[in-house]
Amino acid sequence: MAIMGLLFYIPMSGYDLRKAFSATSLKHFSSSPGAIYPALRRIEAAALIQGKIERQNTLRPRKVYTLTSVGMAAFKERLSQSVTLDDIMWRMDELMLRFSFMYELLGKERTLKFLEEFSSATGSHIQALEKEYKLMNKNVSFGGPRAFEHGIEVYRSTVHWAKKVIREIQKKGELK
Amino acid sequence: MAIMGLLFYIPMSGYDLRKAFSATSLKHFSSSPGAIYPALRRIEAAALIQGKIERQNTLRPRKVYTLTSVGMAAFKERLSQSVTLDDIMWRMDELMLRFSFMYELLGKERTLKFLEEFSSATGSHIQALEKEYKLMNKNVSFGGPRAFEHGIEVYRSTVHWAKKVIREIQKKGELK
DNA sequence: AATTTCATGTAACCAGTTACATGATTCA
DNA sequence: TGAATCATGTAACTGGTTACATGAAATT
Repeated sequence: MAIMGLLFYIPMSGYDLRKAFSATSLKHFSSSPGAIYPALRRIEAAALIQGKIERQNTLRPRKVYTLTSVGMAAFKERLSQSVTLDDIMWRMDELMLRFSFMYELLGKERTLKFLEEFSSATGSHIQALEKEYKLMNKNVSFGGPRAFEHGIEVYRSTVHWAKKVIREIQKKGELK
Repeated sequence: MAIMGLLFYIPMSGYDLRKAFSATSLKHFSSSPGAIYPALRRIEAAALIQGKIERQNTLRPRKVYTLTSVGMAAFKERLSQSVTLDDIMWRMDELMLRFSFMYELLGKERTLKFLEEFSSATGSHIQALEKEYKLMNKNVSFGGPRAFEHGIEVYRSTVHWAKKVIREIQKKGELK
């Protein structure tokens, strides 16, 4: 997802991607060669991206990858999928990645829809956690329940963020 | 870490651990047999835990693992380590896990020290992120900077949580 | 009698990590 | 001229995932 997102903006080589992953805010994605290069070949094999060798004459080849139309369609398709509880619990990073590219690729309405889905799914997950918290045996350890509270707090701040961004996008519309 | 933490409280079998991981708030740790059983054997090989077969007479063996004294020492040692930037960036789950068991195992003072280290390390990471945020090109995409803000917000709520727990522990002392 | 739960495990597969290899080009 | 950077890649190792295997005991 991260690779395809970057290639949507600018065609890049594996080396460029590694730099992008290690230098920018995407640094929590792996930039190791053993991750990037095999991934590029996998995605290319699936016809989602295509590499073209630049300056093969200069004896220092550079393989620049571009999103194919199939890749673009698959990427948009993934961006369009609705937010599940599993996404919230296990793939928050990917949700944020999807959101990062969404406004430009799917437009205002679908980004709003995503954020509303996201915030309500997170909200109901919080409710489930609060319920579990009440049933929790709080005598066993001091730290356990406190760590649990941390998880809930983080989700709350996530909902807060989502609602703020929703308002921001709605304001954008008014100005137009 | 999670396995050893649970075994610190109660000796358990692999099956019990799987149930604990899938049923309780530790469910974001893997409970798959292909993760638990090999891990138990690795940890046992390192002499950190020891398994004893219960009721081998009843034809349904049950291997119950207990923390060894070496394992307990190693666990405490890990809990005692100071909080690094890498822990904050890459191992937040483990930090929370460490915190969960800390009060009972290391006591009040060292838990406070941990939380203060944790909150100041997180605070300076936030400052670094804010600096990066300012330098960020915000014209490329709408979502990118917003997702970045989300990351910062989550860290802020984490610091907020830590400070709250610090006050709570300090109050605990006053009551005694 | 059939289903669920207890209980432990293996095997094929997937994918990431670190370290290494290679060699050209650019910079100090 | 030597170091850093550009640029792509492989190999050994690690460890998790899913699916499967086995079979007893408890429940319905």
